[in-house]
Amino acid sequence: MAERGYAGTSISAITRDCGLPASSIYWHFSNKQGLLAAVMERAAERWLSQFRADSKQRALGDRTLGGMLARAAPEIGAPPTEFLRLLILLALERRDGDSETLETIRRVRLRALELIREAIFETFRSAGEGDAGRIADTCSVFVLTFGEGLFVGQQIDPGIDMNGLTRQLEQAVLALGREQLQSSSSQAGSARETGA
Amino acid sequence: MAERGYAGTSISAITRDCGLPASSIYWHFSNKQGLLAAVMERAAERWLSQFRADSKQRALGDRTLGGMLARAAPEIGAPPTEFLRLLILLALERRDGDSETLETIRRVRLRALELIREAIFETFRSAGEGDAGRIADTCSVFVLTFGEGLFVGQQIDPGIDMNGLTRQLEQAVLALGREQLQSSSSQAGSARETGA
Amino acid sequence: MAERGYAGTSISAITRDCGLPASSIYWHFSNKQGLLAAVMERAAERWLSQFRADSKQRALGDRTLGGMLARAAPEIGAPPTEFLRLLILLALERRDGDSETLETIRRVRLRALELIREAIFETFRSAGEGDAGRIADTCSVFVLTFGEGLFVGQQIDPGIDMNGLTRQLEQAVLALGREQLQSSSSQAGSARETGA
Amino acid sequence: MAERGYAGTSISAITRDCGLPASSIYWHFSNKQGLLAAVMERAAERWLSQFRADSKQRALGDRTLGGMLARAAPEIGAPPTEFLRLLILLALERRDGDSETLETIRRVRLRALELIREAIFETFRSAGEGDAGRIADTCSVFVLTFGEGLFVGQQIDPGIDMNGLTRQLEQAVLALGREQLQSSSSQAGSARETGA
DNA sequence: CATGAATGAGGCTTCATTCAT
DNA sequence: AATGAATGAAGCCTCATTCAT
Repeated sequence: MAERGYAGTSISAITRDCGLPASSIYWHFSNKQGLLAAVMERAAERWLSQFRADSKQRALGDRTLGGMLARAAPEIGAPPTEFLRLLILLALERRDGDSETLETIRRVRLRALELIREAIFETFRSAGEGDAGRIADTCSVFVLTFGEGLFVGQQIDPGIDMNGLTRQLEQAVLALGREQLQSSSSQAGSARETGA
Repeated sequence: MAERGYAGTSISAITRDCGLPASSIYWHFSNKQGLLAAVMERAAERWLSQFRADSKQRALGDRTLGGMLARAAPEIGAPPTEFLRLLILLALERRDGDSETLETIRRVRLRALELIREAIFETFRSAGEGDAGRIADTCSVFVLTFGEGLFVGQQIDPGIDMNGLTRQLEQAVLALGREQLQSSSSQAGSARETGA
Repeated sequence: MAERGYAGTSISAITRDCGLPASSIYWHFSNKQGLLAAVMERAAERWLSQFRADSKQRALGDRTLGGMLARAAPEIGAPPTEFLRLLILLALERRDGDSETLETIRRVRLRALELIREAIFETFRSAGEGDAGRIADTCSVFVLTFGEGLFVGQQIDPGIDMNGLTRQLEQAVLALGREQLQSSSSQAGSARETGA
Repeated sequence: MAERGYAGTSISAITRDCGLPASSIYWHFSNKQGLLAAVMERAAERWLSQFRADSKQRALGDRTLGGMLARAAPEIGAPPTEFLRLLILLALERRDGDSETLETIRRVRLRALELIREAIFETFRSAGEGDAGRIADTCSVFVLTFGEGLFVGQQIDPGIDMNGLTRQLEQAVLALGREQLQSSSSQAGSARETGA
């Protein structure tokens, strides 16, 4: 489904790939739609648990945005992100009665957002937890959005400069963060002055 | 097709929507794939000519990245960008013998890249044409990538803060440009110093 | 369908019998259900027109109940009444969303009732049109009910004495009619006496 | 099966209704046809034993045709006669290799015929056992046939006047019986005369 | 350029049945 | 006696496509 879309993936194609006859598939899943739901649930689950495992290792390593992006860059377009294609494909396909799929997609997306948020927070931690938190809030969607763009761009043109772009993204977030720090400190300054 | 993908859009569905019998469709197009090709060609054409018309009006208005983004933001997700959904959907769908579609998509994408390049160039023109050109080269893919991400994000969650994100994008590009200017000038300076 | 019921009649069985591929059948009819509707409509139409044609010939012949039954007896269970099996079978099968079928069945049944009514009326015409009409009203459902029973009985045991039973039916109706005449005349008589 | 016919009743539908998995059904019955056979056997058994029980009570009550019909009228179309629908449905369905079903149906039908015979005999007992027996022989099939018609009619139009029709049936049988008595007595008379 | 009809392949799903546990 | 799983055939229907008019 991640390759051909929902309609383009026939049950018989699945039987060819998994060996079981179609009727056996229907013993395990109620529907083609039900199969899709199960696939998405499992993909999300697997992705999440993998990142949880990573996080423990990361405890010793680089937990900033830069480190995260450096780890993510080579994976985009590679097998571990095939799952992303399924998500985006299904998000773009407007099938008829299918709010459940979009729901799952949103759930997974929120999980990604949290991960990004933590990385940004870590990056700006030295500026104080309050500011770091605010910057993380402001910029996490920005990073996620760019990441999705990266994926799509890589699908269209596999030869894009993934490392260059992720480096630019890091720079951009650093700059956005700094600007936010300045404006907040100047606000604080003016607030102090006003308070005086 | 922009709604259901290639496989999900049946000839008979088109028949239902356009009133003509299927055989008439086959008089106009060689086959389903040919119809898709024609649709993409026409959509690209229309999109291009619209932007050409826009460019003339823009001659008097704001031609910088900021102006461009301000104009583009409300259109994302609206009818004029349905065409974008078709493009991205087809780019993600990995159909069997279909390099032609990807070719068209890439062509259109390059056109968009040029537009973005010009806007960035205009934004940094005051820094000199050479630097502006170099910045435009560096940042245009960044902007396009983010734009594609914006589109996808908007499909998943129509309630995202489109204006906030485009403003962040503008800030990010300005920052990236400034840094590039500084490094090039310091490079130039150090070059001069070294040269001395 | 008249032989195997609705569910027992597969589309592919029909294709085997008619030569056309299933997809062609689906060009002509929307559904399996739609096909059934068309079949019933046509069968009813044909049956009706045949009886209309018969009626004109009958104008010269025996139009009483006895004549009618004599003509009908040998046809029960034979090809011209295969159509009846379809009707009764579908009336007994309680399929899910299918009121239309029952509707058609009732329409056809009403037509049969009219025919029977006329024959009874003709039989008792000599007793005056008012009484003949009243007897026809009272006894037509009786005759139709018995007719349906005859059909079912013949399906279960093809060897039943069809002629004997139809003769009994005729006798029964004659008796029922006579009794009704007596009671109405005695009523009239008592009414007269009372009136005096 | 009484509702949807043999083909229209799937094993999995039975599974849904009875809770047991299909494989358990196949432990109890050899196959679908075997299940049908068992169902019919049991339904016939139950129906018979119910009538046996009734007969004992009836010993004190009205054992004539009128009494029987009065008891039967309200039951037609109600749960106790669902079994009748199964019988008639299967009698009309012409399945391939299935003489056994028809056999059972005929057996049950003969039992019903006996019951009717007794009731008619009781009704005419006062005319002498010989005549009563002959009338019962002649009229029982007539009554059974009409009963089957009543059932079918009630399926098509649940609003028919069941009581009116059963009363007409009683009258009809009384009339048929009387006529038979007269003809036999006149025959006897003429025989005597002729013999003289 | 339009249209009604046809067609074979294949779509999703359910069928009756079996088997190992 | 029950159950989860499997299986090939067949169910209804839609697919893309073609053809004669």
